[in-house]
Amino acid sequence: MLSFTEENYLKALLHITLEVEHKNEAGTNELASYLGVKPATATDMLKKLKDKKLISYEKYGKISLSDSGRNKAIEILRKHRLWETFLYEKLDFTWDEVHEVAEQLEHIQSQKLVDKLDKFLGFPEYDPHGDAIPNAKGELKPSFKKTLSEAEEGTTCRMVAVKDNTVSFLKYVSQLDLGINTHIQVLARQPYDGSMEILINDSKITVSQKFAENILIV
Amino acid sequence: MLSFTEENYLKALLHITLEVEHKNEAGTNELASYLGVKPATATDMLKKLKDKKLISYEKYGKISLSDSGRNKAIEILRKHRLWETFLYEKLDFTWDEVHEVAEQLEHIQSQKLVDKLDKFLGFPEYDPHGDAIPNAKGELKPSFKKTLSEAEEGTTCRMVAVKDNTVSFLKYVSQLDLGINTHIQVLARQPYDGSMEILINDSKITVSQKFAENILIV
DNA sequence: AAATTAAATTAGGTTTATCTAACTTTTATT
DNA sequence: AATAAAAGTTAGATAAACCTAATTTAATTT
Repeated sequence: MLSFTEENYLKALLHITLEVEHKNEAGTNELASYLGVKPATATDMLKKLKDKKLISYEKYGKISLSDSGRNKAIEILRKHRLWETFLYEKLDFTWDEVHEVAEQLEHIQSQKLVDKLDKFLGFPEYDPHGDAIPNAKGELKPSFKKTLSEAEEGTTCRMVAVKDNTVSFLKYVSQLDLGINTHIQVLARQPYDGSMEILINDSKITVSQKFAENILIV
Repeated sequence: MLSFTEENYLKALLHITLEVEHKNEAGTNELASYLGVKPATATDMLKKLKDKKLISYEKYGKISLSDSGRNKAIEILRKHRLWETFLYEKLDFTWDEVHEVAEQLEHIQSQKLVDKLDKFLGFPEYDPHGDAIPNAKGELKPSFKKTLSEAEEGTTCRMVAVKDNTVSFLKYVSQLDLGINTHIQVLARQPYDGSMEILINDSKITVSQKFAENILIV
């Protein structure tokens, strides 16, 4: 059983090593500053994580997650994103409020809880930020986060999140009956200004390029 | 902000002092054994809780919760019972599984989460064990836990929990279409063997005294 | 290549929550 | 009331997670 702190270190390492494609390693200072602790503190913990075979690491060297460390980290990420989805979809939290609470909820230990929550939410693939949720096997879909403005003419996509969190934008979004998981069919794009004609819920509407750039789709 | 451990001490004190009517105080050993720690450990924590004005306590004397300590403890109890209700009603946990997970969930810090969860659950008054859930103001309804066998003839009550958790009992309960919040009208009681004629969901059925003794009502 | 800067580690200290062992106070029993 | 038993406290240790200050190693620059 890992402590909250150990879990947070693993999660931080997953985040850092995933941030830059094919980087796959982190430095002590980088990790420490990400977690808001001093490098000396991180060094201590790194020794411990190495002893537990959760990372591979040599003195003065780079850090990378071992297979078991990565699996653990992905489990935590899965919980985090499932809870964010729960808070957003079931409890009406706003996009910006979910993260802080999910930071706490992700540490609850109960396999049954995770699985049942997943089922309760309908096995969602993306969280309210448009990030992929690892499934029960720990498979993490590469999160092809595209904006609606990048969608091809004639294709159908699904809205997974918004980029802009301003009140005026969100009001506009809900006015159009757009929400997470709404299917959007791209009918045409105007070459002049990039505005798009789209079909949602059987009604045809036109949105500006600026608007389309703030809708994340899959 | 209290630590998990401090919260657990307060919760334990609430539990002990509430267990016996009008007792309202606890001893060090009693508290320690309830929490599974050594008396010496409890003594240390009691000093700390006293400094924080959460309990009133003198060396070698009895312990009781201060007003602010009791409020804190009731908040935690509220969270515990709301989460148990959530796990039971929304995630299909069984009666016996909810406690352990709720022990963890009760420590999540977010007023908004508690309030929204409460609303999501429809402001429940009783948890799956039939215990009263403190409301947002911290008001804890005296939990008149009665069994169906104690209900007066001619009255209508509401099922809040079961006492027996065996599979055979639970199967029987669900077979009869009985569940939490089911309304039960007591039609008649047979003086000979205590069996009861009751009305649930517009159908008249007869249950044994043994059965009625294991259904908790309000 | 030497010198400087940046990155990382070590040593020693703090706080929280726990322990054991020894001691003190209170309560109960004879 | 004296003594034994029970209840509670103190002192000193430990482990986890953090810190600062000093030191060492690695990387960069001239």
